[in-house]
Amino acid sequence: MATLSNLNSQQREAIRYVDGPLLVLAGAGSGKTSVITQKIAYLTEQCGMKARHIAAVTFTNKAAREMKERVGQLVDKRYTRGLIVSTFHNLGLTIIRREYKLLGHRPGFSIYDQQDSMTLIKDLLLREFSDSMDDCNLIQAQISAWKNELMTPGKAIKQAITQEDLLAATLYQQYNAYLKAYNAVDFDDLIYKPAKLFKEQPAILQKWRQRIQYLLVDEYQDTNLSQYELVRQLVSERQALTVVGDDDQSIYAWRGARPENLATLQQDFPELKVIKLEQNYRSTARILKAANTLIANNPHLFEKALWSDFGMGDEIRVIRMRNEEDEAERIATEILSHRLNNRAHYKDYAVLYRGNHQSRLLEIKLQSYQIPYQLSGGTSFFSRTEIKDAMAYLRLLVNPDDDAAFLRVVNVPRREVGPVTLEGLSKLAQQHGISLFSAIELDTLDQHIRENSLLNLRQFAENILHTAECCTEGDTIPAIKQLFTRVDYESWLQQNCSSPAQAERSLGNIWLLIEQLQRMLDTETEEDEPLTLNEAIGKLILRDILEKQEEEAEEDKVHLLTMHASKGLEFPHVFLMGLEEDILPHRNSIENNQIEEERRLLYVAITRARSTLAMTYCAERKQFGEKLETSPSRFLDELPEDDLQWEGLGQANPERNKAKGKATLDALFNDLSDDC
DNA sequence: TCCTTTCGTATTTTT
DNA sequence: TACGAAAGGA
Repeated sequence: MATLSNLNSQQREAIRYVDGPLLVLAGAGSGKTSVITQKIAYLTEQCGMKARHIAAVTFTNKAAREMKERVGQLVDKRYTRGLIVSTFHNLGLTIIRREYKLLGHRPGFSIYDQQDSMTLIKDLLLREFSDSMDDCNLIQAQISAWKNELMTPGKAIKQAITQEDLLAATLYQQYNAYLKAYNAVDFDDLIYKPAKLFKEQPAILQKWRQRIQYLLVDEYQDTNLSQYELVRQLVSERQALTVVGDDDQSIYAWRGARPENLATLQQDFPELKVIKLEQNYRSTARILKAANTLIANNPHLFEKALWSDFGMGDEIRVIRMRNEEDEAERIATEILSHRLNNRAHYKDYAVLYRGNHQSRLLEIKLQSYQIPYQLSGGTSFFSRTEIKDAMAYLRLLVNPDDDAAFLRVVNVPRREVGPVTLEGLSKLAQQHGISLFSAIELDTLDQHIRENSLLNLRQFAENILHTAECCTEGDTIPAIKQLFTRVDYESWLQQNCSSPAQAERSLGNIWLLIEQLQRMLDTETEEDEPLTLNEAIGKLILRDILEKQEEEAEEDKVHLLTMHASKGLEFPHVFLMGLEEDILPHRNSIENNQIEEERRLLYVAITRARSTLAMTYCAERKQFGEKLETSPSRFLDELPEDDLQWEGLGQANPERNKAKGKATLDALFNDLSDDC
């Protein structure tokens, strides 16, 4: 039996409390993953619960992977059979897979990512409404928000007030209709559809309640309404539920997350037991004090104060630089000298920023000092064009009706199929109510499009169908390889890449993808059934599995990442850059009154640091090619003055530097503007 | 049909 | 500055 002895009393209590719904308020670095994993162990070993009746749900594949790993270390493999540890989306997908018929889907349905959805929305906007595409972003966000709120298109149309609402709502309806025609679901549907299904078909819900008898939810503050609904339905009267969350780390409200779900929980489950984990095992007391002081400016549902045993530690440095160039330079040299003085490793350092573009200058400076770095969160493997193309081909194999996939690769490599041809094809498809791919087979097609294009289209369709046939016969991987050879994707890459080396890399990526696919098809699922091609593709689209290989580069490199991407991670030495108004409270957030979320973002960033923390800001900054004066972030004034050490530019006057408070800051500024 | 130029615009992004 | 989307020429 796994021992609970290395845990504190709150953690132990959280693990042992199984008699009712439980909310664990877990501050940053308080060992929440331990609580979840040990609780799974406890449930199987001490409560005699079968693992196949336990489900732990997270938001990221990474978190799910980590959790699986740690459970594997705690519990003998014989007892983890059937245990569900997955993301919300993966769980939703599992449910849809089992119940696809009830949802009106055919096997082999596709999953549309945001890009696919956007393409479809733009297309509809143009075709059905001949409207400008200026606000396609807004419409997509609105549709996503509606799905997250479990709002049907019908309701959305009824509730529309302005003309824009009505347009978005009508488009929502069309969009769903097209998804259905394409035999596709989008990311939001992965939650929306199961939640709706459970609501409408109690018998199905009952079946799933049989399966999932104890539910654990991680990062609960990030759940949106549909996710919460799914959770609520699954646990219902049994109330066998543990959720772990921290309202102060809610930084995804702009994506529909509802931190108030924490409070709702208390209303929906009056029996709810609340346990707080306040001991932090990560940071120095000073860092925690800064974080606590900052976040005290936000209203709170549950009061909570992090503390640690680690002693005060170094002062928190606030460094003022003249401009963004100096800022990047300073961070680079700081890392260099600090590493030498402390015999630290590059990988012990992380630089966090608000927006991705902020990394650019820093990269240049790091390069010039030959400091190795690792940029996370940039263009991921799956957003590479060659991978998107390859995925589109794969999707077509399983689901030829997937128009988004079709449109992506029908002219890649070039087949002389341009807008005119597609227009003709699409008209015909619409008349017959069939997909673009099926429309290729129509006899009347030759009246609408050029002969040459038609031949190419038929060739293309033939290729896909032939490969698909080979796949079902079992020769999946060779058939796929052959497909890529036959369409001569390699030449296309060579033509379109800036350098031969780039083409080589791209091609390598495709082989990587195929290798991964092979590996997935070779492994069997927990149910002892081999993974089908479309299941494997589904996993790939949900970004599962492959990203692990990218991360495996455990090299000695400085970490560069956005504050959002830093959640859940920790580093001995942390730099936060660009602590300026309009950047850290971001301008749009200021305008939209979302200061509290920005404050939480800084809270998350601060609590990443184990032992040292430094923040930088600039007096002026070039933005969009123009020099702009900037002012320091209001959040700097909210940090405990006694724990900060101000540096940079004001050093000419150390006396004043030593003085505390906002007045000093202003004075510092006046000095500066005089100097300039 | 496809390649070039020009113009306009500018967070964060777990899946 | 820097990227992606519209427009214009071959």
